[in-house]
Amino acid sequence: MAGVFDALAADRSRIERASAAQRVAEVLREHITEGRLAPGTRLSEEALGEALAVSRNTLREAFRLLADQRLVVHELNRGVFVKVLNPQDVADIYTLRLALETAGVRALHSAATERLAAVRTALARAEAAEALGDWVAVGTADLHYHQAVAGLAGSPRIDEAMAHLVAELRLAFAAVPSAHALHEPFLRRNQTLAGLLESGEIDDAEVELTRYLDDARAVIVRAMTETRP
Amino acid sequence: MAGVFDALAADRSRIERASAAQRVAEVLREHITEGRLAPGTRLSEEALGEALAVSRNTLREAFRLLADQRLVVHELNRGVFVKVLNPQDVADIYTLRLALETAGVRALHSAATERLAAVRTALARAEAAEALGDWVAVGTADLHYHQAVAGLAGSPRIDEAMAHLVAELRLAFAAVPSAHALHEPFLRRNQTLAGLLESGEIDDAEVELTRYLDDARAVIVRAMTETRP
DNA sequence: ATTGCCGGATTGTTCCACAATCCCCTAGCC
DNA sequence: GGCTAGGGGATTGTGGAACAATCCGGCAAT
Repeated sequence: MAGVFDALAADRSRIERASAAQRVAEVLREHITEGRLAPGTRLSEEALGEALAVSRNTLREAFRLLADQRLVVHELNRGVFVKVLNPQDVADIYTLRLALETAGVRALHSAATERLAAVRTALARAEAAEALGDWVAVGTADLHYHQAVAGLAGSPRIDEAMAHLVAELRLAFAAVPSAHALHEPFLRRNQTLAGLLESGEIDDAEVELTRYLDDARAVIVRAMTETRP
Repeated sequence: MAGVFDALAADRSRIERASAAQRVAEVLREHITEGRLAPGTRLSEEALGEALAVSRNTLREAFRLLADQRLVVHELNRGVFVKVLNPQDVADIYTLRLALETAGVRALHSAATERLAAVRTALARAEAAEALGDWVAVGTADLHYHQAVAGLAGSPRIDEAMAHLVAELRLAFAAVPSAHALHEPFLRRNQTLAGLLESGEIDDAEVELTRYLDDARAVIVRAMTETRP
């Protein structure tokens, strides 16, 4: 019966326009994750509505979307604020991150080949950025890399949860002064992990991943407590 | 310095009133997860706003909250609809569920004793409901039980992700005609899993959990394809 | 039978009004 | 002096109306 136009259905998202609330949320998301809106900043409905030329209602819907992604917190009768991460948050993020990425590693053998290719691509991007000395780009590629690792599970819900975590992680990265010091030690370990994945050594990959995330969490937590004791 | 009143902070949620949007979302959530609002039902802004005596603005904010929990889908210019789960969704839910509950099992040794007690309590509730022949209550207790298993990880983010999954799972359960046939085979296996957890056999618990979820997914998917082919 | 088009109905968005709440500041008190 | 109480201004919470944008079903024309 059907099935002839299934290939077109994949491009459905390119047809549907986004609502104003979604577009506003997207703009704010960028500003927050890139550190242009400092954590703790209060997002005034009136001021933001004027700046973005949208009504308060639309803005409030956008806030709900951002709160879903944990990038802002909504305090009743007080307004919405750019999320301020504390060390507990970072620890918790890494707990969930371990669960999601482990799910990806474990699905390695049943993962489609293009998913593993995505891991390779992200790693190559990180190396290229390192060669240029662009450590912020290394951070971006690093997050893409780990998103791809979780993506090995082939699960839309895991992908989305991981995407939210990644956005939140950027908040944590922004709290660390030196992107170089933050990412340099882990770049090599990304390569190690990728090697284990390529050769299908699931158990070893899982062990390495666990240690990797433990160490990364410790580095960020330490940096956070140092800069803001 | 601080810390004296930390115990009070846990009850903070009892003080803060909820916004109208949150209360509306809560009411709708109950109706959806209990099957009183059939999947696919269109939620008209005008009709619902009148029924609940809230403005369209407030209702739209509530819809955003429900969409966050995946209980409704929002189609631009068409409205919001109660989520219709397909077998792919169910399979994906179980993929994420496995990741979250596995994280709980793995954290068993470092879990606080009261978390394990929560697992015991939920299991006892399920057995009590079985004794009464109330299979819907068994289903509720079963979900609480698995929420508690994931809760062993002690991670707020895992707890929240699991809570969302549980709400979505209720949609799947509602699609299965016989609650008895659905839950009866798994009640005993919940006891098996609890026994392994009590005795600290993490690896065996993980294997049992994996098989459990595989089987449960298969049962639901089969029931879904039978009732709606 | 397919396409083109129209009109009703619903959502998307804005604007405005007012109540509810919070926050800061000042005055008063011990 | 420090603490408490209370007032006033600013901001959010919520409702309501209006109009634009969009979708959907049906009718007409080919």
